[in-house]
Amino acid sequence: MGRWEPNARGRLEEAALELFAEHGYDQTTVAQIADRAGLTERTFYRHFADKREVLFGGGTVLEEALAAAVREAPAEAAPYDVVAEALVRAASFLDEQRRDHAPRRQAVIEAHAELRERELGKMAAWVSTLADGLRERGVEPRLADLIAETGVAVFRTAFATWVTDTRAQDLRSLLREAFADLRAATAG
Amino acid sequence: MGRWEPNARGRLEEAALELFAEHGYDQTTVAQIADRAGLTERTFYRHFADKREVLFGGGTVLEEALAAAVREAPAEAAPYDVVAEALVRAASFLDEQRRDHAPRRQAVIEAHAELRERELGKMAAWVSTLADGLRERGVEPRLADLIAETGVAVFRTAFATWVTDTRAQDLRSLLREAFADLRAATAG
DNA sequence: CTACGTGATGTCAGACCCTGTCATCGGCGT
DNA sequence: ACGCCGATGACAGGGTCTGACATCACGTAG
Repeated sequence: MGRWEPNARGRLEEAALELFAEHGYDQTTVAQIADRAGLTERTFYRHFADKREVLFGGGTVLEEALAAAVREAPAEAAPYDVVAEALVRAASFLDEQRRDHAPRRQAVIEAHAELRERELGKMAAWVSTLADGLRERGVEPRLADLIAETGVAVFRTAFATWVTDTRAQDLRSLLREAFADLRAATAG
Repeated sequence: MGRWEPNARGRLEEAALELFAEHGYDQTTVAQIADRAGLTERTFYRHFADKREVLFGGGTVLEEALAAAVREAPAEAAPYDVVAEALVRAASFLDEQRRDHAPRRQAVIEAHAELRERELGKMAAWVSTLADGLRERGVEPRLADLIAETGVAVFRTAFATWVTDTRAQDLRSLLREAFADLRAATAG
């Protein structure tokens, strides 16, 4: 055991989520979050770049999973399928690891424009990751961007349903359906 | 003529763009912007909700154009084509009205994550507008979201090329090509 | 066993963002 | 002339975020 209580970062995340849910994002100050976690405001900023970021800590896991999925896809797979499959893998991860946590978190995010914007920024980073992966597979740069953007757009709609409808199917299935729907809509 | 110099809002926008380009977004304070425009910081906040918003003033024009385009589309048109055509119309507007202004503005935006996030937020508003329009045409809600998200994703890639490559074609053509490319990629 | 380095935290000061409130001033209608 | 109205100025203050320095327990070298 160290000098301090362990898992300061985790305590801050939990305290923040509770306070945001109780009093709202705007009405919660960083000092209050730090207080509830038994720390000071300054220490909060040593763990998170800004107040919003406390809700987006685990983002890198998904991003690395996407990069790996693109890298490991069979060489002969079409770019669109590579992206779709990578996102389906990410969806499976969320199904298994975040089924309970996600709706609670998402309710806070959707209630505030600032947080929605940050969420969009995180997904834009996925686009870059996916597009980079495609380019390394020899896909033409323009097309890589186009397919990555589209894939994440599809993911967003499936994700929206998943976190809104608690009784909805698993994200993996929703995502596969959405990809199929898009194929049908564009073919029309 | 009134008591004050006319077009305070326009002067603030111009001053901000200049200062952001010269010294960077972070290094520019709202007080400096107001100063250059011959106003005070408090007045800046009467014209813009926050510091970022000074770069996104003309956003409603496009949003209304999108809504109108969806409303006026022929009843028998497929949802995907309705969205594509609405975005092409918005692209034409940018080609004609913003060809010179856009790259200068975009250079500032791309240099700062905060501003990129705000831009994503604006485009997310387009998604809502388009999806609302489709729903009013009787498109199933889920599908409306999916198509609106995808359409704006395609727009983003064409827009990125347009503002980056000054020698690129007009946005309207780039967008049409991107929609065709996506159709080809998903058909594969 | 003592001394020193290390890493996470605390303390403090300060710049900047943004808001609420009240005062000011010129134009406009009566 | 009078008073209303709308844009602006002036001022105070809370919240966000950063830089600089101090503190304290633990590990390790000597």
